[in-house]
Amino acid sequence: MDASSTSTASRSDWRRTHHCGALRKSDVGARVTLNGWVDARRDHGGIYFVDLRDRYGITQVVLGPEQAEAAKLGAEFTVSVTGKVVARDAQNVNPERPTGEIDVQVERLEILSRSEQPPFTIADENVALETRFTYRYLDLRRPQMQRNLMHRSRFINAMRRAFERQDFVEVETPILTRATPEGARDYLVPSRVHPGKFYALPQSPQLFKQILMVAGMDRYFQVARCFRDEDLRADRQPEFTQLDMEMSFVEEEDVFATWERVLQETFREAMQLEVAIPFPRLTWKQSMERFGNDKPDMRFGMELVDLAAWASSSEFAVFKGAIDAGGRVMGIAVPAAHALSRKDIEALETLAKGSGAKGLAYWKAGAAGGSGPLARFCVGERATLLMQALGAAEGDTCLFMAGKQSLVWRVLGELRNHLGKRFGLAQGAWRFTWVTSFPMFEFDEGEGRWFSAHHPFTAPADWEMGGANPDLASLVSRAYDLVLNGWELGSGSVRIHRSDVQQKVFTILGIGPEEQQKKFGFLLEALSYGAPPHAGLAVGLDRLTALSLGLDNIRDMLAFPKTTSATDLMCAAPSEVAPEQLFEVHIRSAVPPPAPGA
RNA sequence: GGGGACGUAGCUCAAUCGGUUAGAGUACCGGCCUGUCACGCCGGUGGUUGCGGGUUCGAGUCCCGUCGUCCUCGCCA
Repeated sequence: MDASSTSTASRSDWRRTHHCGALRKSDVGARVTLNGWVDARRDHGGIYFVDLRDRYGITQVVLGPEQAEAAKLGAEFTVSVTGKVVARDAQNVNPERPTGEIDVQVERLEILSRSEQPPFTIADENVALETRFTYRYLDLRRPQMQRNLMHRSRFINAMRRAFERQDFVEVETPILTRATPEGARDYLVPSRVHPGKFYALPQSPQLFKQILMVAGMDRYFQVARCFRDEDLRADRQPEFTQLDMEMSFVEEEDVFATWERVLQETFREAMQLEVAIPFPRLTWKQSMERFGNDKPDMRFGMELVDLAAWASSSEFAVFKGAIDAGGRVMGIAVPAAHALSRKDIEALETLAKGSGAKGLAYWKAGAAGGSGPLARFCVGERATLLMQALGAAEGDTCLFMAGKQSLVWRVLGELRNHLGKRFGLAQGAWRFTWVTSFPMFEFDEGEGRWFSAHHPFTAPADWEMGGANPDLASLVSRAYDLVLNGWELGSGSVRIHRSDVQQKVFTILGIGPEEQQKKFGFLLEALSYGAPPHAGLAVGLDRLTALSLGLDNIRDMLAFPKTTSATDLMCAAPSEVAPEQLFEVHIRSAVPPPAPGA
């Protein structure tokens, strides 16, 4: 009879004395008990080697012919073993493992829990996401995934301590809150008590944290779960976590300094990495001009250069025409060291066309006129002038884009990022950057109205907002982004603490006085009772922790992520609910019931 | 909502131009093996080719639809 499969002997004698990553040569001779999962079993006919795995590591345990149960052990069985720690002979040491100098010679084996044949081998790195998500509890047994979750825990806790050292108070804000008219689509929760009314899950704790400032909390932070019902991406989940913070009686630089300290201390504590501070500051305009986008990858050069002067005196009709039409002509010089093949340039052209460009002009720089399609417009001093304007050296490959400013920025920005990856320049460093002074409003052609570039609570650079008849497109806000290596990590702003300015912004956004009172009355009223000037920032922790491990997908930093269609394959959410449940919350489904027999 | 890639054994993949009984590795089962370390050797089981329809003498392969996963555009104040 298999007595070992039942735990009747004693309630406590199976419990571990060490975990599976603990034992070393210095423990030889000790009698120990280990608990863990069977990672692999090697049956040599009379002697069995079992790799026992837990969160801490793998220890090889050795069983002899007297342990008949050893032959019955399968992958992922949960077992308890008791035995003596023995040294391995020199030729049997496994240098790949910290525990590789010892074995545990098993005297007692107990199966705590059996396992069906697992759908995949835990050690197998190459398993379809669908399978991994369905059996996430097995997927999470992998050392890699456990490393990710442990790293995230260490990282976030280090951040918490860093904020507390700077006198920040962690305050929790509601998950059940009210829907907001602006921004992302809300997740709604029907109210049982109030028929026909709904809570919304917060897209961010924005208004609560501002109200905490009005309340005099002075410095607030929170590890906050946020919800947005929008389509997913590799770096976007419908629920995500932010390190959200807000502080009173401050301006931009105070927020920047706070975060620089927090990030420096966090990287030091959690990763033993030194992050250089202060981070460079760029205005939005500077970022667009130099890098073509508002989240610049600062790890390499090849910056955009304005060529208006050269282009307007050029005989090249495309360039001259672009300038005359009020557009831009810009270029980037790719150093000769990064030789671009004909094929490379074709790939770049395809990329440019994919982004809306009509074509891609290029020129191999040379004082004698160079070569490439643009060479015939680089006769005589025109060549040297162009090289000077571009900061290009002999032999550099120069790429040009002419047209509408937004197009020129976007295309050259994408080409630059592509080249950075192509030449392996976009790696290996932590280049944080502040991007400031974003536009206040953006006009949506489709809806025919103005939207906040950041959010409606962002302060304008000028409290008077250009007077009675402002040019909305040129108004600058006090919004800022934290950027790391080409990723937008977080964004924030100095907030509006004046009720009159807040009302004016709402009005510009097309929210009339009545709607303002109905939806934001509590905010406007709060601002009327002595609101301190305040500012804050929220950083996406899924992205930051993923980036800090070099992962390009945030799912590997989440214990239970959702698929691209926002489902949880493990627990099969979302799901239908019983009709009674709907009735209770006063909901009737508009979706027809499945056809009979379907 | 649009575009693209993929879907074949428990897992990872193969299968020529539409043509024999859909194969391999691994896992699993059985046998052998006392120093392996994702042990090795021998043998075996395992398939509604996601699902539904169509074209064809014949469909894993072609067509239509549908479901699912991933990437991406829109979207994400």
